Amino acid sequence: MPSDIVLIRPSTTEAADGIEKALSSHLFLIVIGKCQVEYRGRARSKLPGGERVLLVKEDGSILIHRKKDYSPVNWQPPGSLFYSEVHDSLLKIRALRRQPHESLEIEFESVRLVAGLALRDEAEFVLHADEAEMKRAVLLKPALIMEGFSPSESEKPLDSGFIDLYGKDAAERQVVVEFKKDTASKEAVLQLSRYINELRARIPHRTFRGILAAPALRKDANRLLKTFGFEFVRLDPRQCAEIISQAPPSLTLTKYLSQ
Amino acid sequence: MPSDIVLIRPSTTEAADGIEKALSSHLFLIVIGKCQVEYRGRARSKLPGGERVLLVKEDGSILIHRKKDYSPVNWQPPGSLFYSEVHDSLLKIRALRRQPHESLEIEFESVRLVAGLALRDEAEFVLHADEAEMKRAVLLKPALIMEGFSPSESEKPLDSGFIDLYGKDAAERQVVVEFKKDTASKEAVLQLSRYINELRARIPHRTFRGILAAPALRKDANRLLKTFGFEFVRLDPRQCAEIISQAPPSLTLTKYLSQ
DNA sequence: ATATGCATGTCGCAC
DNA sequence: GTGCGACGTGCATAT
Repeated sequence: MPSDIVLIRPSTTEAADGIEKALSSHLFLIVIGKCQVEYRGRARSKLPGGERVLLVKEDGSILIHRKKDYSPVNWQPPGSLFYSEVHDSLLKIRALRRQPHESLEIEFESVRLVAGLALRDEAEFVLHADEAEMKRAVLLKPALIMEGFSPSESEKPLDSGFIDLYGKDAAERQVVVEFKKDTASKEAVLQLSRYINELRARIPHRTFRGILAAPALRKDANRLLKTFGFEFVRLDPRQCAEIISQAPPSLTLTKYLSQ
Repeated sequence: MPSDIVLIRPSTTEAADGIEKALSSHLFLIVIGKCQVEYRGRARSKLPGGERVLLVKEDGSILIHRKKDYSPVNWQPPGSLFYSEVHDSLLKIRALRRQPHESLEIEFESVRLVAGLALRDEAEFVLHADEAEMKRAVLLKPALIMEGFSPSESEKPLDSGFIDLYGKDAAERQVVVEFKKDTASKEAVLQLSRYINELRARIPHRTFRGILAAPALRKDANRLLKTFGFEFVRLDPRQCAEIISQAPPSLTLTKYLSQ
């Protein structure tokens, strides 16, 4: 790979040269060295000197990782603009972002490694079993909620939020379904109660059933659910995934509902 | 640094050796190469072959970054356990986590770079102007909320959540303050209304004032605020930061309130 | 562009 | 450990 850059223990001037090349060629850039970091924008932060790992990507995202923790100590989302300069053997990298206006300044005093690589990666990432998949499974097989359930509207807008799935039961009662892909907590029940409250206020003579559909229910959620008189339906993510896998994957939610 | 490991274009067997050493010495490990990734746990994901950057940290966190995007495509939080093996010149790395039980499997077919480094970094990260700082500023100067405001309790527990700051106004009316460090949205007003509702239900004969303290208010939040009869107080983050900077930094919130 | 809610969110703090 | 809310949250989606 002729464009590859790997510099071991370069001077800051040599490092700056490699970094410039990597940035202008839109390579994946890694810089490891002793630096201090300052952020100004939505908040402000200061990180005094220490050895860290800097990642810069071609889409203008930048991450600074310390020796611990999952999350970067400082960062800038994609779309940032980079500037670098050497001054008194200090290597300074700035990442600027508009909207919101914020800046990240990294100052290296010594560099242990610079790597600039063109990553070849065209693969498609696939994630299963999120909230959207649960809803899709229910639309394919409404009996997952209850026998005779008939969905009519997805993401129905109310003042207090959006109903995940709206429909009727076999007795023509209105049904409000709230999905949670993980163990449902009190918050989910409160969300459901907000929707039902608003609906009951708007249409006083109808009966509304509140359904919380999730793989499990936390104890506090169960108590609150009974207080409000709502119902819990256990939905197994794996079962949902299986139902999805047997259906054509290209159908959108809107299409399901307008069938 | 005798423990440093840098391998350029190693065979998978050589790479595995370096990776083993890095993992057992708890170094910061970087592996760049062509790999496929599979995750099973709270959800499931599959990423077919392509070149990526793998980071493994001494605290048991692991990140896989692609050439774009701020967030890692796959990861595991701190506390994961690592296993590696070579089989048919395929280098496999597994990261396991209990509670919740989830696993990440990375299979390298070729490696462009392995780096294992001990990062020296003892610096303390400081973040200014978050919600906690706003509260601290108000405790130092309660008039920021209103003339004669007297805070009495921080994070006061209710069934429906925790009140950011609780106190009295000059006329001995109860005051509930909700802080937002950014432009406040509808959610903030609904949160405030939950608290006030519960308080009014519990203590029917008292008057409660709901205050939303934030740098700005979104249009929908303003409407809802008027509906509920709550009040908005503009709090400038920079002003808060200034007030903080003039006070001894070591005082905790509890100390402020018990003074 | 703004608004809204999800996320394998993560993280810290209180119980 | 569980519960709960903040986060420089980031992110997709719908309007």
